[in-house]
Amino acid sequence: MPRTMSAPRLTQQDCSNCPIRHSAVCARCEADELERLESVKYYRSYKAGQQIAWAGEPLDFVGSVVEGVATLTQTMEDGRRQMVGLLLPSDFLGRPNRAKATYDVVATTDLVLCCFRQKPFQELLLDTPHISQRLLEMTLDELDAAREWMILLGRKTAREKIASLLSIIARRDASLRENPAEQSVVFDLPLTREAMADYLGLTLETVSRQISALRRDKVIVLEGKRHVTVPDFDLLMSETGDDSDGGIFG
Amino acid sequence: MPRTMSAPRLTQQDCSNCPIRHSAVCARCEADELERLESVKYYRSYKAGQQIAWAGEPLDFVGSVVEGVATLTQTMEDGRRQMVGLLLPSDFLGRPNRAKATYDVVATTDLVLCCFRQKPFQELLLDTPHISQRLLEMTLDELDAAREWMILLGRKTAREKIASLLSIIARRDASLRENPAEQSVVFDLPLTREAMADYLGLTLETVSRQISALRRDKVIVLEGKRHVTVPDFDLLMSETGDDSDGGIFG
DNA sequence: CGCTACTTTGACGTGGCTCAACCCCAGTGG
DNA sequence: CCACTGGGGTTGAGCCACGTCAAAGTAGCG
Repeated sequence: MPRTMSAPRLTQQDCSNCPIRHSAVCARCEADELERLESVKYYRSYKAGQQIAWAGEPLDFVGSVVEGVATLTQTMEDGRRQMVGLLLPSDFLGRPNRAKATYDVVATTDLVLCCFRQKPFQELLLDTPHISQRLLEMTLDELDAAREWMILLGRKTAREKIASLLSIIARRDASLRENPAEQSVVFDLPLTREAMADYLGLTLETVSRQISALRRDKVIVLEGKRHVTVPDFDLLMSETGDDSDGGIFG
Repeated sequence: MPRTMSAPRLTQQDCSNCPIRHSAVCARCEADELERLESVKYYRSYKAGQQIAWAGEPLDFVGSVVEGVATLTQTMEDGRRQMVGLLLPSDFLGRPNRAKATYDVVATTDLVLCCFRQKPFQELLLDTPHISQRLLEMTLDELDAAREWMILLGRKTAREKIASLLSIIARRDASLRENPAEQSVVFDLPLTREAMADYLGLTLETVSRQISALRRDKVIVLEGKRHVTVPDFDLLMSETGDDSDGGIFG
């Protein structure tokens, strides 16, 4: 399978109907700016499990996740792996003005990207302040998220790590729903136990054991391996070790 | 002691003689842009150990570290602490357009900041592309550093963590020297054992033991508690768990 | 000279890792 | 239709790296 293979391009879509229109890097753009974006953007699709980029290898585009989930991971020489990014819809992939990927990028579900080649995007950045401002804001948000993640990795117990990951996925998932008022917190895990372990700095066995423990303690209900119901979100939050706050829509 | 106390302001300095002129957020500015910066910048000084900001409390300025070292830390309800940022000269402190500090900020050595009030800085960002471009670049660099840090926290052993921290400090220290060619790698630790533990996600006892072990194994030589000599930098690098590379000036 | 903050070192306990067996289920091909 | 296979997941037994608790050493400083 060729490395840069991707599914056939989608038909050119209207930005104004895009599901991530108001949260992606284009969020602040006006109608005329969107027209310019439409003229240079293109879509790429990947199947679940497909690798999008290899650390150290060329990557000549940047873009936004439109649908699906991708991960950034780093592998040490002896095989130890750590996830360092979890890209959900509207998140930005790649670094402007950098020709090579810094991390392995893998689609963990079927994935659609809205892409820009490096050079045109660089020009967009230079003469579309609404884009560069938004990109700065998103990068600062990602830095805050990375710092939260550092607290998780450095100081939380295995149980707290699992609870934190579940709450993060639930929160992000809820923010995408049509009707955010609906109270049942139900979602599918987009990650295998192994990927969760790579996220959390644990082994997959420990992940499995702690999920079983949370199920035993009725903090979560599982149907199959991936489908999760959270009967009491505050209870889950109280297991994360974070300051009690509980608001799912913070 | 009032919270926002700081030492008397320095005399207004000429940006062109500033030690961080070419690496801080102002690095790309032209002469006329520097003039504008000079008209709104001001200096703040702090003593070693002094706290600069409290998580959740107002912080109405942003700025660059000119001299000294500051840390960003987060504390969990039960007192567990994790450092999430180590600010060395030329690093940027604070987030544009955010009125409150997200983390505790502490000067771990005597410190000088070059500051801007939030409002004027926001205006600078909007109409000085050289500043906003540079800030984006620095934020992306910080995100990369945060991700390296995540690998350290999630997957490295205690010994590897210590070796990694020493190499990071040595590297940053070397990049500030007049004569970077000089080969002896010698520096002072700007952190207590406890602060190192907070950085690395360890206890201070484990930090102390691992430093003793590296000394026993002749990877480092200590004079006093803080003054470190690295007789063979490649040897230290080989203890970090990172890809062998060894170049101190990468 | 006696605080106090920082550091080192020892003894012991334990949370999460390692190694290993086994389960479940969706393909796939005979 | 069933046997086989492989990827994911669960669970147990034992171990060890690092945390916890405790004591004592060291250096700066009023």
